[in-house]
This record gives sequence, C-alpha cells and structure tokens, in this order.
Amino acid sequence: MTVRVRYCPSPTGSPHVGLARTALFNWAFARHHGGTIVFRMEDTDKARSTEESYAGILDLFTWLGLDWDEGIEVGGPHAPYRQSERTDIYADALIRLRTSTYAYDCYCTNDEVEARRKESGSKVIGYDGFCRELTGEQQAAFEAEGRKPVVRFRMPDGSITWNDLVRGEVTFETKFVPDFALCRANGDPLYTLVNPVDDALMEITHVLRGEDLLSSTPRQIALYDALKELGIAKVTPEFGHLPYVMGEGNKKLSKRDPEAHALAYRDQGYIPEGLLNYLALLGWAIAADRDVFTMEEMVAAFDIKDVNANPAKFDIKKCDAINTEHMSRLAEDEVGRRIHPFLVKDGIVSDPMTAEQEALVGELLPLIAPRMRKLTEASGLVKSFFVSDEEFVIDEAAKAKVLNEKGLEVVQAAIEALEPVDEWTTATIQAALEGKLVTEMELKPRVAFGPVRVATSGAQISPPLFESLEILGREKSLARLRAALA
RNA sequence: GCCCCCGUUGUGUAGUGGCCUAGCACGUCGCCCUCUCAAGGCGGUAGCGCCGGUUCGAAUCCGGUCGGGGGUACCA
Repeated sequence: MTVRVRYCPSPTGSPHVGLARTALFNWAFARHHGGTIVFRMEDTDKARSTEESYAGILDLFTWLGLDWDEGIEVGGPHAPYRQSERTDIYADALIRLRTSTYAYDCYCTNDEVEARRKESGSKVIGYDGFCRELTGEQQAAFEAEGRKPVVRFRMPDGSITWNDLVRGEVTFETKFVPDFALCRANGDPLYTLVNPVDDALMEITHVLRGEDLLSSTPRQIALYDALKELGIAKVTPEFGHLPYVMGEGNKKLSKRDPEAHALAYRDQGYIPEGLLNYLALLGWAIAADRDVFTMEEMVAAFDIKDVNANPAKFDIKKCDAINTEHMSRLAEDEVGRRIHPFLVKDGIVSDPMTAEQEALVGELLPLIAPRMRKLTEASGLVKSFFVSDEEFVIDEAAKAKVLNEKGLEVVQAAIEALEPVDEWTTATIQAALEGKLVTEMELKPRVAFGPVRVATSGAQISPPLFESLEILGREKSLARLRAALA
C-alpha cells in the first residue's frame, strides 16, 4: 500500500511551531516511505479563517522546504483542496448519512441538554442522545416551532480500539463519547464531518496529528465505519498522535507565546536546516549520541514508531545551538546569499547589490561566516565597512568603556605605528601593531587592540581586527583612528 | 466530575530484565586557548515521581498511588 499523508492546517492566525513540527513528521514519514503528501486547507470556519493566515502558512512551508505532491496551489486528482470549495461534497455525504441510520436530526439546544444533565445527575457531560429515536410527529412539532436541526452521528455501543502509531493500543468506551454534531443548524459542515470525509476521499492512509485530536479519534473511527458502509470510504487510516510542543511552565505553547510563531524564527535569523533539525528533536532522536543531522538523514532514519509520546518543552537555547551548528555547515557563498535580505532590511546594502557592495561582502564573508549563529548577526558585523566617514559612529557604551584616556593613548600609538606602513596587508598591519603596542609598550593584547577595534569598527564586537583593517583600507583606517582622538 | 494521554538530570533524549556505579546533546559552573565576538579543548554539576509486587536481578514487566497535560462545542 502506498503511503498517503496530509497537511491540513486551518488558516486561523499566524502559523504555530506545533504546526511546523507536525508537518515535518508527516513529511519525513511520507518521504521515508516514498509516499505522497497531500496539502489540504481546512477553512470551513468562515468566521476565523483569513487569507492572511493562508498566505502565512504557505510562506512557512515554502521557507522550510516542506513540500507536497498534491493539494492547494499545485492541484491533483482530488481537487479542490480548499474545504471552502468542497461544500457540495460535504452536503452529499451529509445527506447519505442522515438518510441512513448512522445519523439523525437533533433539535436540542445546549441549554436543554445541560438542564437534562443536571436533572439526571449524570456524570457524563455532552449530548445525551435525546433526539435519537424521535418520531415523525415529534420532529414535525419541533419544525413547527421553527427549530432547525443539526445532524448528529449516532455513536455505536461498545468500545473502540485502535493501535496508535505513537502510543500503542488505545481504547475508549463509546458510552463516554457522546453523539456529535456533523453540521451546524444552518447546514454548514463541521470539522467532525469534513476532516474524515476528505481523508477518506483523498485516500489518506496515515494520519499523524497533534495529541489534542486524540480524543476525537474514536468518533472518527466510528464515522469511518459508517462511511465505508455507505461506500464513501475505502479503509480507515492508521492514526499516530504526536506529543505537544510545550512552552514555559507546563503549558502547551500557546499562540500568545512569542516562541509559538513559526515565521518569527525566519525574521530572527534562524535557517530552515537548523529550525527543522531542532523541531525534529522534539519527540524524536536520530541516534543515542548525535543530534545534528540533515533532512536527508532524517528521511532515511525516520520511523514513526520511534517518536516519543511525552510532550516536549521548547528550549530556545538548544534551538540556537543546533542552528549555530547548521550555520557553520553552510558554504560561504551560501551565507552570502542568505544574509542579503537582512542586510537590505538593515539598510546596509541595496537590492540588488551594486558590484562594489557585492565585492565588499565577498571580502567580508570569510571573516563573518564562521562566527555567526544566526543570519541577523551579519549586519552588526559588517555595518562599519559600508558607512561613509560622516555616517560612522562609535557605540556610546563601547566608547565610554574602551576609549578612555588610556585607550586614546593606545589609539595615538596605533596611528604612529600604522602611518609608516605602506604595504597594507593583514600581516604588515599585525606586525606593526604588535610591535608597537605589545612588544614596545608591553600592553596586554586585549588592552592593546580593544581601543583600535572600537575606534575603527565602532563596536567592541567585530570581525578579526587586522583583516578588518586591511579590508577597510589604509586611508579609512587611519582617518577613523584620528577621528577618535578629536 | 468523567474519559484519555504522559511521567529518565534544568531542557531534549538514549535505554525494551543483567552491557546502567544510567550514555549523548543543550544549559549551567570552573579551567585552558584567544586581538573582540563566535568557535574550540578539558573537567565538574544534576535524573529513572512515589509505594508495593514479579525476578537471582528492574529505568525496563505488573498493580497501585501521586503529579502533569488534554478532551468533555452547532472550534479545529
């Protein structure tokens, strides 16, 4: 059997890292088995779905490189893939269900159900099956009152068990699973109907989703049985419920947590390789003694049975460390391509870059690429090389700390050491500065080079000093040193 | 309340009866290296929720208990 999985987000709000993690595991699972990935957009909730959210989700998947074979944007044999465009399909399924014994019309209001529950003292909360055996007369009476029914699915007696791909055998007694609504009174289909119907029609074989859907699985399995009986579904898919991604405290990472927004990681300079690798670690391990890997390696090794059932807390520090590792694996020119948008955003280079800018970035790359943990760090490292003498400013804190009286003496000495240097290279610059400041003046390297660094780069953190001065050029270097004295 | 899921150092995990005086990574602490930062090297820190049982032997199996989480919608 060919594996078919799906991504099926709801376009509400900004995409969550939990969504990215779930998608990643589906992706890895499908690619490992040579299967097919279907991308379906579950936008049946008209009140909450937005185009902005839809675009954000697409943006996220594209950025991460989580691709798909069928679905929104690309089409396929089961089109359309937006649920808002499949209303006829659901209407048809609904009619077939309500004209069978699997579902029935229900006229109760929530208040009525609640009142009956209180009166009976029942411990089970939820619908009580009041309308299950309504006679034609009773129905007519409700209709005469102007009531509009919802369609409810009739849960069978007994228990429902499935072998969860992540958790093993799970059983629910159906007496604890109330009959559930398949559509609103106005006819709008609900998730409870739409999700299994589409999975059935799109011939999904494996449903890997968040743990929050665990308790709705018995309802879906019962629905599947009905759908199969009605000729709508062929088989019931296998289910695997992935653990939550937790935030601070012991709570599920909520949309309100800044860490929950998946696209924010891009803005913060993380690279897809790093984020994906980190996300994979939330519930899965490639080996006992290794946690940095590529997606190719993940695809080769991924087995849904190895996924942990316990929730994992999102740890930004570990995420940083993994990202740093992947940054260091990038080729220099690749780093150059990826920092470009950040340099543009920070107003350092134009888009596209001028030949001059490109050459300068190229010179700087070998110095900055190895010391960046995130793409956002590029601008700070590179900025001083691009600004004109008029625009050049020294960070106030750095100035106060390093360019004090003593520091300015060092700068003066550095000027004297560098003025005679004609052949302006890293080696000659280093020799001149070391000779004067370290050997002759007997300064500790830190004390010797700090003031020079701050005076020429404007900050306490910079690319390596001697190389930087070479790239900056003789004139600019000396000009900045002299300016620091003024 | 009821139902379901989960429980190894601060965090993520390895571990499926002896290889475990519990491994790895991040964090953290200390030291080293070092022109800043990043990186690197060395070392330390800290854990099987608890109680019983099975067994010669349990992190691993069973029962209970406690704790955490989720669900309990005409949301998804």
